[in-house]
Amino acid sequence: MAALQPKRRGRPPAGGREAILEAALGLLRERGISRLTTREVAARAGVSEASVFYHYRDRAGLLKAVFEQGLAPLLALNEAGAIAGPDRRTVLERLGHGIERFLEQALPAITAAQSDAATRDELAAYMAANDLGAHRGVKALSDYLADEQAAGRVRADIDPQAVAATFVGACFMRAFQAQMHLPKRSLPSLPAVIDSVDLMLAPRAPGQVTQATRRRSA
Amino acid sequence: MAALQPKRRGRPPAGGREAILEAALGLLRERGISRLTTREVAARAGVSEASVFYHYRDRAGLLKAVFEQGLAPLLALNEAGAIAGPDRRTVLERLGHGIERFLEQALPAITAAQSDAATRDELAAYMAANDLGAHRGVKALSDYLADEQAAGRVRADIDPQAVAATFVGACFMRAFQAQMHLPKRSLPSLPAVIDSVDLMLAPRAPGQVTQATRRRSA
DNA sequence: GTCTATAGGTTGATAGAC
DNA sequence: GTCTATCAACCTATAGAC
Repeated sequence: MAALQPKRRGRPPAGGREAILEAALGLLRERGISRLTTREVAARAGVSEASVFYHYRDRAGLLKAVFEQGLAPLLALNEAGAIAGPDRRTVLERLGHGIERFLEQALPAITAAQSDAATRDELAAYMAANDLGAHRGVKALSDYLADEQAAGRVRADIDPQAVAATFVGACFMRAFQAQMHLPKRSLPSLPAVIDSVDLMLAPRAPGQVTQATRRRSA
Repeated sequence: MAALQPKRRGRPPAGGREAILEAALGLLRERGISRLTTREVAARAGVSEASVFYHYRDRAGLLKAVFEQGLAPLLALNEAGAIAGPDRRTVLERLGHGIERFLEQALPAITAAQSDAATRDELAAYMAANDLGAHRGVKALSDYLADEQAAGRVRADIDPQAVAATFVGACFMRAFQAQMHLPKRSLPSLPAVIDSVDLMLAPRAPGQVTQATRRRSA
């Protein structure tokens, strides 16, 4: 990332490049990709149309930049590593809100890429190369649950990966429903989903937690 | 649906209208909506471009027909009513496969509508008017689980709607991942999800199922 | 209902001056 | 780096004959 370089040489950028990218992302979210023309982007960014091509070569280059910008939050989540929290419910709350907030940003870009076969395949290749996708959220929660399971704080007979997929899937579905402007109230609220998953993860015999604690590894 | 009328009067249609719609749907799924031009539709359907406008007035009319065609399977599921099966696992299998198969057909149309704000709002209004959406699958499973719960075959302390949302959400996420050409193997398999949900729905005391059976209502 | 021909408008992209 | 001016391609839609 160029943002990490403390000092720059030479003439500072005029900000045209960033303005174009921001205008494109805003246009994409508000009007959809079919209205994302180089003309409207230039007008919204306050620059000429030729500047768009100067900075991004062609429309495909601009779109690629827009998609990577939209998926940037997931890359950042990449370095964050394992999720943590004082208790299981807090972990679920943080992860659930985090997923829905991220998808609110990323889904417009992801669905937009589906509008063209070439664009879709390009995005798929990019995501595969950077190991991006829904499995990331699943793995984060799955790893946490496996640890908790080893510590005896989660039912021993459940499959952490499968349970994680159901939780992440519910968040995913809620975010998608919201993005296509369908009433979110037709689906269970996030707290309700959290309560449900949290309840089902509880060890079967609540009074005998210490019995399983011996399996703690670290 | 006109398909239910047993007999027709007058001259039988030449099939041009259906050929155009089928070509448009195929083009949408293979190349995306941005390549769904009246030219290519006409060429693929083997008709002239003017025929497209004769049958569907304008491009928006064609798109509307394509979307309704893509969502038709869900309308059919509408009349099917409650889901059923010999046991809980079979019900989960049928519903899970049904959802993923349906989304395989419908998701291209749904995501395509997101490419334009006007089209997106139009589809959202159509779905709201016909009570379509992910909540349909959730409600179907939720109702089934509530019945099973009343019969004592499902844990009494779980929220049927929330559990249903996690299961449908997992199927939704898997179908979406597949549609955007990302490796499905990065997510848990459908049988694994089914096993997980099925296990967590089991009454807490396996040997004392009869204890809860007294709550059977019908 | 289907065709050919064409109008009218929008878009991505380039050339060349500043 | 940014601009104006321009082009070639494409797309939607209509007119009118068959």
